[in-house]
Amino acid sequence: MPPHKPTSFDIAQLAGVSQPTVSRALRGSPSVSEQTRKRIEAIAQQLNYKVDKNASSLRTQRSNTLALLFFEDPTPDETGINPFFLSMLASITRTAARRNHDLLISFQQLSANWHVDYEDSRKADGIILLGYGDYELYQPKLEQLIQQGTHFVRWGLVGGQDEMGTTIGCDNMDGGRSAAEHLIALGRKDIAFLGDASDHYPEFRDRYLGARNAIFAAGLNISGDLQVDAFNTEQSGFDAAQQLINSGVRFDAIFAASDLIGIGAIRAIEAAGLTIPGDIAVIGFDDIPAASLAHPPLTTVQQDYRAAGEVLVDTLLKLIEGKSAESYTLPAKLVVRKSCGAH
Amino acid sequence: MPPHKPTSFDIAQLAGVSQPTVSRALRGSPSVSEQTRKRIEAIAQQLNYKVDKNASSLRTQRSNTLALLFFEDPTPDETGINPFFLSMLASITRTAARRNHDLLISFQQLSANWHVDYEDSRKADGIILLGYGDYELYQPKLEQLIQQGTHFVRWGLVGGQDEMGTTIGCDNMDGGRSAAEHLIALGRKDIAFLGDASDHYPEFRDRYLGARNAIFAAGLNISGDLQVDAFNTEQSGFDAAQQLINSGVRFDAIFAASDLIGIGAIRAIEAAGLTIPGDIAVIGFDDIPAASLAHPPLTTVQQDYRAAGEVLVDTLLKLIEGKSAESYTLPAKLVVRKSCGAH
DNA sequence: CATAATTCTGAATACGTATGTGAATAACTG
DNA sequence: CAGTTATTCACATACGTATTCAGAATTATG
Repeated sequence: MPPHKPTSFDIAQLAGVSQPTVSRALRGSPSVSEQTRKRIEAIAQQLNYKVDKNASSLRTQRSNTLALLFFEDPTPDETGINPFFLSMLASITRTAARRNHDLLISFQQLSANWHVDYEDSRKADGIILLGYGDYELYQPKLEQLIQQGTHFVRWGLVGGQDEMGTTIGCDNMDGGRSAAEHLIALGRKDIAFLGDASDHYPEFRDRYLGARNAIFAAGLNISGDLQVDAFNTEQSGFDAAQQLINSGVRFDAIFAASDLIGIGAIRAIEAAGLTIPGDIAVIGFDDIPAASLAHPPLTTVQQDYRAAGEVLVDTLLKLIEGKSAESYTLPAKLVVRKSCGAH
Repeated sequence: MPPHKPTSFDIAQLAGVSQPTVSRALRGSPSVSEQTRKRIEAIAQQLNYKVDKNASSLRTQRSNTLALLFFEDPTPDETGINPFFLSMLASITRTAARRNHDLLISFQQLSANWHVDYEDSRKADGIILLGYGDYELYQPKLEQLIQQGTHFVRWGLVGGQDEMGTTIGCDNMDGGRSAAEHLIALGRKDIAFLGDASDHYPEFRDRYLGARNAIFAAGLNISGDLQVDAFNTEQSGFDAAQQLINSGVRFDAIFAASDLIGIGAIRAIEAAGLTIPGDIAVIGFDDIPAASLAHPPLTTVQQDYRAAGEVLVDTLLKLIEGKSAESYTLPAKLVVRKSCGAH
């Protein structure tokens, strides 16, 4: 047995065939006889032979690897990975594995040059983009990806003028609508929104618009005072809620653009001596694991990260294979817990 | 400009040099003149040239990639990724990136054949192993890795007969000790332990032993009735706590082998109509993000996942470079919150 | 029994990079 | 100016696999 890592040549020699035959046999080519194949497979097993993926990828120009890029702005601190995306990570990894693909992951600043690397270096066949961030920064990078012909899918807002590239996302507007309608049905009159509502964060904006439409339809207060900017961290949610409370604006419910913001808001509300849901009802968005642990447990709009991961991977694989693939919207589902005061 | 992906030959032609010179120039070899290098770099930039990592790895036999393997037993359900390891993931990814390495990740069943693949296929230069699981299953796979000469580091219990391969871990026994001493100092007399204390889960066992030693030293109750098996899920913690309560054994404190178990225990205690920390103090282990969100916020023994990730990566890189690398123990630190009744 | 059709295998080669070796030029020395 | 050294580059080749093409072995057919 050779001392070095066995190659297809070693197997060929032992089996008394040529290297190409070994390659064909192990890939299940029909043009090698059952008998030789068995023999070759046995020897391969015995030598603990593994195909060298570098050589294989070089030859086939396919790495069978996907790259998953998280990006985070403006707060790339160690703790700050969006828990929702972490949940999705599991689903993406598992789906990729099921499709016989490996997964490279990387955390990036939105402002860095992540958009030029992975597929060009042939380490991955395509890219999955995950992350919130200022769309102003995001857009030009997406444009370059498209122009380069890079295969990619992203999680984001489907439809509308902001859609660039194949996009998978949940129905943010409908989610916002059902959150607001739920609060309205519970008798809340002045519903505040915590989260950036500008075009810089299209998903937050849509959640806001969905809620606003429902509130307007119910003939309730849609004053601009009831919207406070916040980005996707607990601290920002805390600050925004505090600001709202201090502003003296009357409100009896908060719809937070994300669970993190909502959890921060809960802390601020309690710090101000108010009760949840007694004085103020709170609804979040995402259904991150922490939502059910919050006190009180946070009512929220659930994004199905499991389905999301599958759709992202499968869509990307279609693109890589040159098939056409459509953007896709997943439904958003209200999950009622204690923080809204239902029951 | 060629329509295909540019290669070093394209650059060579445009620069009027040979392909090897391009390779040397881009890798910063001293044997290519400053002037030619600049010229080549400019052309490379202009063509948006990227080194083909497959070809490069094939030639150098180094992929500059690490593989991160999570394994999970016995409950590999979608939700069940240990949050502590998820936190570590971020640190590992970032450290790997800082060291110019890519990171492949994969979730595996402990019972599957994960131990034979990654490094052999040359997709990764080494492996990081993360996960709890029955050591009975784990051990033989580790043996095979060692025998194969695979480069790997694992998170686990350092020291003792259970250590196999280069291991990074926190000081479980000392963590258990400080948790118990803290409860003792607060006047608790009957401290229960929730978690498997057998050799199948050496880390839990050490946490138990550390606590037990402290309790014994204080002359308090170390009856076996006060230890209930539980594995690392919230549900298991809930069940174990319920069992303890129903057993009628007197206890005024719980030291949970992990935060997940602790959070489950909190739920069970409240469901039984008891108060925390009034009737029962609770301390966990890990300091996962959910610990501070629990109600009451969970006092716990913190494992420094940030340092852990760095040490894991750096140790693995040393091994890959053929340097010697030692196993390493990180300190465990008590984090006092509300669930233990301090202050 | 000769020829055609079929099945299986081997020789040659390409994928794109990195590096050992040696040749050419330039830069010095005495 | 011959001879030496330093610099800079090109030639040839290896990494391990997958595929094209053609040829050998086998079987079927008239």
